[in-house]
Amino acid sequence: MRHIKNRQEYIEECGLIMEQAGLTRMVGRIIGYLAVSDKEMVSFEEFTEVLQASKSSISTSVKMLTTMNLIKPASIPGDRKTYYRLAPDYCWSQIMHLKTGIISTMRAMFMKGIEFRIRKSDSTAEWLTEAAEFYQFMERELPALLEKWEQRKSEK
Amino acid sequence: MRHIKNRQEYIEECGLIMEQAGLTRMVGRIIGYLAVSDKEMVSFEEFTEVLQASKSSISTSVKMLTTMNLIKPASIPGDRKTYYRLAPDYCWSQIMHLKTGIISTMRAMFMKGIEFRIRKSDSTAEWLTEAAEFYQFMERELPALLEKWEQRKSEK
DNA sequence: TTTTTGGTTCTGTGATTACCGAACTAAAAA
DNA sequence: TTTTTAGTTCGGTAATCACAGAACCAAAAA
Repeated sequence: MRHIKNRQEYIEECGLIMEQAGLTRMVGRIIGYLAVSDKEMVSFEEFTEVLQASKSSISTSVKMLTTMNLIKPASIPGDRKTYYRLAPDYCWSQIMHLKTGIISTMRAMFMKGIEFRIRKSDSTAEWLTEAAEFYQFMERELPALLEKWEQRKSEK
Repeated sequence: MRHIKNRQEYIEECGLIMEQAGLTRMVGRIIGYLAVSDKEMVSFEEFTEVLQASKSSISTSVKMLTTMNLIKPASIPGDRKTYYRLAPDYCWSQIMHLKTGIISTMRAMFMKGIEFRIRKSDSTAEWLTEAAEFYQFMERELPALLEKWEQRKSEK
């Protein structure tokens, strides 16, 4: 990560990083602002002001983040606004479980490829077999790794 | 993966899957055709014909795949054409090593967030700390896992 | 009731990008 | 030499998508 001078720059950097990670820039900015704002919860309105973004953009972004369970809506008695905070019970393992989806798809894809081949023991078939085995390995080991993380966390 | 009737469908499915995985449809089709063609190597020309694609598209796609080391160019004496085959020495671990990049970026991002905060022990700070720890855990454990794979492979 | 507030949804736009076709290049063949 | 072959690169196009702005909606306030 490049050098960062202030909060403003940090927030933009979060946008770029999250965009690179497959989400959107605005989603990254929201996380970034939640991270550095020194408030435990931030209102919808405040997001529009401080991020200089439209209500529509904030609306879709917070919905996206809420669906992912990365943030949680909150409210205050006598206050009509909706606030959001980083989900206190966020399960970091689940971010990896999502990846598991594409991993098993890839395994299935490579295995299926062999079925269509007539020659089932040439170098291509071997390549496909090894590919499938690799993804199978990951499919088995990743959940175990996440369990290890959860356990370590609960021990503290 | 949905049901697939024939090679043609398989190739298209590969396109869609690889697209979903962040590559391009054409790149996926090339891998798919290499998988089911029953030839160990396929010429540039054959790709254009069987995938019904332009030379330019094939050119950029095979370059992409060659750069990723997923396929390797090959040639035949007395033949001016370029052939491609699935890279026989492809290192499956490297596909995961790429992911490691974004993981350490995320860890850095969350750690940096704490620096900008005045309150360093509220729930947000705790959240950031746990996020950073999770990515740190992954940063450490993933290489170990890949090593385990490499070792298992060499034992066979 | 009407008005205001807080947020959602719809439509349009700029930016990106995968792909095509055409122009081009290098090298082998004639 | 000219011609053909094999592939690359350039310019344009269609599709996708994040975001803005405006219209809209529900509920609280007046």
